[in-house]
Order: sequence, then C-alpha cells, then structure tokens
Amino acid sequence: MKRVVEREGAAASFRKQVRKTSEVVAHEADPGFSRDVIDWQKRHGRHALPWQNTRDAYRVWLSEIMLQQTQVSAVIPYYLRFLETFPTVQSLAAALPEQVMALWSGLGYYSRARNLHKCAQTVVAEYGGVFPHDPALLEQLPGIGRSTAAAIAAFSYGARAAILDGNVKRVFARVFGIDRFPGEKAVENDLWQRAAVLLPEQDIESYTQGLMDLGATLCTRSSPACQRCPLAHRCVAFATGRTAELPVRKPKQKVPEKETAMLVICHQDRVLLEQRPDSGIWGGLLSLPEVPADENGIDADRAVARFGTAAQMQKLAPFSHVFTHFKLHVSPWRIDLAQRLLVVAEGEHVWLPVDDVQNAPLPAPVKKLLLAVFAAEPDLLS
DNA sequence: AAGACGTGGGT
DNA sequence: TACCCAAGTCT
Repeated sequence: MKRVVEREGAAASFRKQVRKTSEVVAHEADPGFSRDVIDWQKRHGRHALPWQNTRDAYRVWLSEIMLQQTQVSAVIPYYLRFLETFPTVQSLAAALPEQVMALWSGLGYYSRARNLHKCAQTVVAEYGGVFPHDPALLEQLPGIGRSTAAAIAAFSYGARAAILDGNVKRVFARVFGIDRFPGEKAVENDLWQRAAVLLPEQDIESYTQGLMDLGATLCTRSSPACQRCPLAHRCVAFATGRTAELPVRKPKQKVPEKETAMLVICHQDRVLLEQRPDSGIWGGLLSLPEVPADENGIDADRAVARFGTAAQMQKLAPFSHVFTHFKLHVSPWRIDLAQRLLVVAEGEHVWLPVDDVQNAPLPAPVKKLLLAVFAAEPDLLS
C-alpha cells in the first residue's frame, strides 16, 4: 500500500486525502509530512525556551506539567522560580506540600501541583530519582497522561512516541480536514492513530517540538499564517478556505453563576485563612473563610463567633471571577477583631502575617484582593 | 463519557 | 463586554 502511495505521488495522495475528510480509516505513513515539520522546526521553530536544550528529564517533566492547558508566556516565570527553588527531583520530593502549593499559586489547575509533588516522591522512591524511559511507565505516574508521557520520553530520551495536545489537534484538524469536534472520543482515537502513523524514524525531538511550534506560532486558532506554513501545500483547510472553521469548536455551554461572601478577618497584623480540601475548586490551597452570600449583607457576629469578637465590619468592593465551568460573584467583607479566640492556628485555620500574603499558597483572585486591602493600609504592614 | 478543574490574554 | 481558548489529566 505504501508503494502505491509513492507511485501516485504527493498530488494524488493529497486529493485522496480531501475525499476522505471525515472517514475513520486506517491511516498511512507519509514521510513527507514529518520531513516538512522537521525541516521547518530546525529553521523557524523555537529553540531558546527555558526548558529546551536539555535532556534532563526532571526539567522536561516539570515544564510539560506546567504547560498543560497553560500558555508558554504564563509558564516561564513559574518554571524559573520552581527550578531555582527545586533544582532536582530529590529536592522537590523532600519539600513541604505548602511550599509546592505556594510556588504554584496563580498558575491554576492545582491538582497538577499536588500530583507533581506525589510524582517526584514516587520517582525518588521507586525509580532511584530517574524518570523511566518507557512512556507506558511514565503514564502510570500521577499527573502524567498519554500525551505528556510521550513528550517527556521524546524530549528526554529520544523515544519514538506520539503526542496529541491542543496544538497537534489543531494542526491535524486543518491539514486533514477533520470536520468533527476533536473532543469526541471517536475523533480523538482517529487523531491518536494519525499521530502514531506520522511519526518519523529519526529526529523525534525536532518533529515533536515542530508540531507544537507550528500550532503555537503559525497554525493559531485565529488568523493562521498559512503563507509561512510548511504544511500549507498539503493542508485541506487551506486548500478549501476553511481554516476559520477548523478545528470544529466545542459546543458552547452556558456557565452557571455562584455567589459567596469572603471574610477578610484581621487581628493585629494577621489575616485568617483556612485550608481548602484537596478536591474541588482551589483544592489544597489556603483561602478566605466563606459564608453564604446575602443581599442584606452578612451577620458578622455569627460569621466570626468561632474566631473572636468583631470590633468593626466593612463591605469591600465586590468582584467576579470567571472559571472555565462557572462564574463566581464574590462579596468580600473586612472584619477587624477586638480579640481573637484562635490564638495561632487550629485545625484547618491559619493566622497569616499580612507580610506573607505574596508568598502564600492562595488562589489568584484571593491573593489579589488581600494585596489590595493591605496595600491600602501601610500601617498594618509595619 | 462527560464534566471538573484556573488563569490570563486575545479578539 | 463577553466569549474563546492554551503544551491535558482525572474521575
């Protein structure tokens, strides 16, 4: 069959591809595809990202976890800070959970941070501190799925393993004219098969990086730079003027809205925080105590009875925070205690010195709120 | 299988 | 403004 394709030549093969747009078929190897990607990557791809130019599996792994659902520009400062604090997998494994969470604070998807820590401890305990080479073994580690396992194995060890991230899905959807939502299981299976079949024999690192770079720099969601794309000559979406329609968007769902009141309970130069459970939103972080929101305000005495006696209460500016799957309306209240009952820490509560807010494991909007509140009161910081 | 899980930037 | 979505994984 491969011989047939070669005899047909690229043009015929391409026409055949167009006809087959949405069929699920056995895909054929096409060395030209990977060659185009590899050549382009070497000339025009990215080569100076902080986690490149190393085969240190620890660094590769750390970057891949941070980059899950997160853009390069957001990751870079976190990656550098993390690496500075934890230069080795052993140092990360030995860290306190709250230190790991604090360094992750603001990056989102906090289960990644908890799994990262668990993974480091497993690698140290079960693999002598050396990440396994086999993608199947990597995938058994917490926080490492099929695509991340392949990326780690490819970049660290040159393993011939296929990734399938958002970039690859977008590039494939356009090049092969896949006009169904890539989130569908059947479509995703088809994409995985294509990814495996297209893998080159050599230069797996350049190929893997090239697919990511293409998706991130040329084959972007809007206004793709097709005139500079090495795959344009074989791209169904380009040929048919459908780059704006592919990949098919996720069917949009309306997000529910929730309300809550957050309590900024202060005493002397400390603010009261509570540990959130590992499961659920902002899992494993510290956050402000919350009470049900009420348009009439809150019953301060009742809200703070466990913590002390309220001396005064002040309504702060409400704000909203948008998550992927819901929108949260927050009414913050500043409550100063005449005296505090919880002396230092009790159960899941912490009296955090306001000077430590910046480096605490807090959700982004909560950190922002607290920094604004305490920045307005320099006396409290002294 | 489909929903949970963050945040910041682009349009 | 509001919507989309980015180097996915877990349940």
